[in-house]
Amino acid sequence: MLPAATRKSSRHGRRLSRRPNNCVSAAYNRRFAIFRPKSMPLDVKTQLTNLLQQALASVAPSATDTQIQLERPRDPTHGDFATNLAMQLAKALKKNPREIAQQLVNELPVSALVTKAEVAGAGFINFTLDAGAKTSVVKAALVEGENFGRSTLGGWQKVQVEFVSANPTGPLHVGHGRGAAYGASLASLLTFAGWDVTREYYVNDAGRQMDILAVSTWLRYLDQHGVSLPFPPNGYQGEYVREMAAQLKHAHGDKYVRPAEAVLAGTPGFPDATRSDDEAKQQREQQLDALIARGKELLGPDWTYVHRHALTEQLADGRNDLEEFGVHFDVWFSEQALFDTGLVARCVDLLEKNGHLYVQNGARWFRSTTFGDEKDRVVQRENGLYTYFASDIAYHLNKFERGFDKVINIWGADHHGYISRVNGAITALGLDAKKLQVALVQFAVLYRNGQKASMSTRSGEFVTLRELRSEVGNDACRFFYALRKSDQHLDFDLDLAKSQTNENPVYYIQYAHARICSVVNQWAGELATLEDADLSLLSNPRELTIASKLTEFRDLIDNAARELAPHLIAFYLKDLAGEFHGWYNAERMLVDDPALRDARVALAVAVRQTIRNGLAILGVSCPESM
RNA sequence: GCGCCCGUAGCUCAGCUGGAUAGAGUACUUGGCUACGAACCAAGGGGUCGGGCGUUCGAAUCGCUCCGGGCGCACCA
Repeated sequence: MLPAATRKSSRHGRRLSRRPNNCVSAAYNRRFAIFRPKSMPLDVKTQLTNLLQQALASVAPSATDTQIQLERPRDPTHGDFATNLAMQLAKALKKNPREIAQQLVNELPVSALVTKAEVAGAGFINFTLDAGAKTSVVKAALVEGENFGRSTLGGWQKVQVEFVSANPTGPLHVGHGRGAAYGASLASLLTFAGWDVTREYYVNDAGRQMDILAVSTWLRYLDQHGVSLPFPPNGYQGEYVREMAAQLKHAHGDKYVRPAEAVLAGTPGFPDATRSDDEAKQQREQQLDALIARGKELLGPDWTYVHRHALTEQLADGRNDLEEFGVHFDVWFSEQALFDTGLVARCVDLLEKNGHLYVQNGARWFRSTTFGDEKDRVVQRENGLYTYFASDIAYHLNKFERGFDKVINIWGADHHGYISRVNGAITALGLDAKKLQVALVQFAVLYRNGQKASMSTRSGEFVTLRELRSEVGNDACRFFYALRKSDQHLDFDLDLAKSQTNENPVYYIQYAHARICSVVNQWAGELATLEDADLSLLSNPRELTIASKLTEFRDLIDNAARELAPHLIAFYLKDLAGEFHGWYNAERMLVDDPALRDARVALAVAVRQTIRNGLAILGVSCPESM
């Protein structure tokens, strides 16, 4: 077993989590703490299902295990709910679906809930519900408040959501932003739907990329001391590297300065900059590795300092950026800790013992083809270094040993080829790979002036998440990301996002919220009294449509959680806001009749509550005025 | 070449576990502020759901195939 200290042993994790949470994440934690309701009311859909089951038992006793599907028809003339049960039964019973439907209707127990049940179309049964049943959701929303819509679907199972996990080698860019927004919304959604969620960031603080960042910083530092050296074209070019170099210079003067000749001693040198053939590329990488080796040799223990300085700066910068974006992590897990605690070595030994490894050409291979991978994979290179795959196996072993019922990895789409080997490794370790679910987030392609913008971190030409946030705003960013399915390619038109922020649908929803706040202020009553409002006065079609939309909210949460699809919430809220705006323009809420007035305000407040709960999951704020 | 994601209105995208006449935003045209916020609403035109075949009471949805786009196929991370 891995020591419980693993979490602590992440140096970064410990240091970072000691910092006081800022208000964003503190509020966030309160908002999404585990919630255990005493009892959940039987919702309308469940009640209807029960009625249908009884009818089914008398009409077709042989087919009582048929799954009853209830849907909400698009066309309002089709009632509030519809079922295709009769059509499903048609084949087995060898009867006309309409005939079966009629029998089901005849056998349907009498209930105050249903005012009309009729056969329609090819054999649908359409249900029209009692107005009181529909509007009861308004009171539920008022009473349950910020818990309205919560569900018990997850049964408080422990689930880990790992996301972002970007190499701390530079600022987060727009692509990371998408993973961050998706992961944070998903984590909130799962919490809301009854899971016990841990949000985790895997810090790739071991390995070559970090060395490249360190050497890039050091070379800029040398340059600032007048030591003239060619800067690696394949190093990190960004301005932030110069800034870190300047910090080193400011704090430590010329402590890390070495003569150019010493740095270059014995290195092959960079090929001509104009060459782009494979040989030249390979030579550039070799030269970069040689420079890293020279740095380690010339600086000795000070190399570690430079390395750690760069890591600490970039990690802190990323964390700060994410917190400002409303994206909070419970655990920052260090890859280096997996090596330090010996888990990687232990993991490889375990695989060895189970006979899943073999040696070829001096390297140790994992026989992943046994588990359906297209080829075997190296876990330990000829030079003795473990591959990233090896530490990733160890990381997953650790995840499983922490006792999660479910582990969700949110990866960039470019990692999809990685899934089968990780699944294979988990299985090889004797663990249940079905507990792992990988959600792939497709790339965000930025367009600027109608042209694709580069997103390479090394070249330094990228739009950072921070830039995007400051130009577009956090709310609009979060919502823009949430507005499409995560596995869908995203064309992010910067000019559009920046110049036409008023057209972003997030304002449409926030505006509905602000309007309601304004009405409530003018109504000037006591909110608690609304719970006793006579909701039977809500009788016009718009009001009943809104009430029925509110009823959908619970189902929506469950569905979105099952599908790992927070974007469904964004679309739902857009619809709800639309229904509200239509009603608002057609009817006056603050009418003279106090009973009707209160009923309408109650409905408006229920809408407001639903918007709040939905936007909270998406990490979007709800201003009272705009 | 193999694998994964995708193709829906001019553009950006929804479409839940197959359901009834395929939706929204935007753009375009027209109308609505002496009533609670016009960042809003109402109305209109706009479609071979990439093509084809199949599965069935029923297909944008499932299967096969072709066309087109993205990504991946390291002793990199």
